[in-house]
Amino acid sequence: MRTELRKAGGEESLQPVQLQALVYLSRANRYSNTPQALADYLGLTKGTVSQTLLLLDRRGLIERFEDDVDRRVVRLRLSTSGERLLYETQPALPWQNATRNISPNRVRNAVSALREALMTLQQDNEATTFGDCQSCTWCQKLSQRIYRCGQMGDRLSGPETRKICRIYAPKVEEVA
Amino acid sequence: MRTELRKAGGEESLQPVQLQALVYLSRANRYSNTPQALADYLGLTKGTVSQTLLLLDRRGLIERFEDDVDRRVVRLRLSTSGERLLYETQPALPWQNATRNISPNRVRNAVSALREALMTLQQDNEATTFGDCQSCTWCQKLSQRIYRCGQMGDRLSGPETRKICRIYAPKVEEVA
DNA sequence: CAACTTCGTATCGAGACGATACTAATGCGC
DNA sequence: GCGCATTAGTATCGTCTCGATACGAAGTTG
Repeated sequence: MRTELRKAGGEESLQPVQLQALVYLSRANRYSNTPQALADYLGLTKGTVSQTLLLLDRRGLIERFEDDVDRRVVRLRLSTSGERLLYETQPALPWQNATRNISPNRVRNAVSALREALMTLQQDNEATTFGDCQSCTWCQKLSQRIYRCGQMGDRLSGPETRKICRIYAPKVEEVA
Repeated sequence: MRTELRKAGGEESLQPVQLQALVYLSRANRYSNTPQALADYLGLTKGTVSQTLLLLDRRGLIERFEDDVDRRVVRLRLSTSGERLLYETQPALPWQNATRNISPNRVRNAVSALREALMTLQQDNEATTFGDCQSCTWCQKLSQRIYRCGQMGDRLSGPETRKICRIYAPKVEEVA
């Protein structure tokens, strides 16, 4: 996996962790587009992540701007050229190709098992869990297209509910 | 996965790649315990791997010695303290724990699907494939305990057939 | 034996990463 | 309102990663 990531970023002179940061930012929701959230996601210190973000900013791949409410917080988002780079690089493509000979059903089962293992691993490490609203305890459906986060109290659009969130609390599955 | 690897090595002040190298060396067979093989396995250049090995050698975790036949080749093996470190670190343990709530059957299916995806990915990248004799084309069973590698012409003991080999050629599965 | 290849090492520069120390903004107790 | 702890982020330093390049030594081919 690491080799693949290295090769994908290599053509653009991007380190694996830089590419990972871009991918994360392309999928982070409004609560999760900060340096601290990225540090939690990658399992690195905020100092380390700060340096990576500095580089990405210098290369014009991301934009950093202050939060209106809490002026300590820095908001991050991909710049246009950052979006374009991700689109051209297609980091997930090799993996999609790698599963081309495997039945969709087997892939689904494997993904589900891996997701479960990841959650257990994260719980063991008391790590932050990330996920989208679909399987989050806090998520409330207000109408056909409008959702609400019961934890933060904000209304969320449909597309926003499919992004990655750092305050994700997985729904507890019924034990049969 | 990377976070886990970093934590496992962190207590011993080992970088992820150093721990990976030790794990590999603990499982590499006689054809695969060289710097070049490790470089292929990790998907890094031989120069990079050479530096890592230098560090591991300085810390007394591995031993390096010349090959008798080809004097360009360096043979690698774990030192006693390298073995002990791996034993104490147990890098695989967190992952075993992470799957404790998943049925063995689901785990087997997921592993099988992942193995298949990996092989496809490696073929796409024209990368070296690694594996053990059990599923290798070259492997011949001579008797209850003695095997033979049809490619290299050497006899192999039972335990040796369960190590990782760089000249691995997967048996082609019958397409139904 | 010369040309080529292969295995490994040495060196350099950009970057990763953690540790530490720092600033600035927020919140909390009073 | 005013100290004080907490939190978000940055700056700096040292160790290590990693690829590129260059090199030497050993093996191979003709």
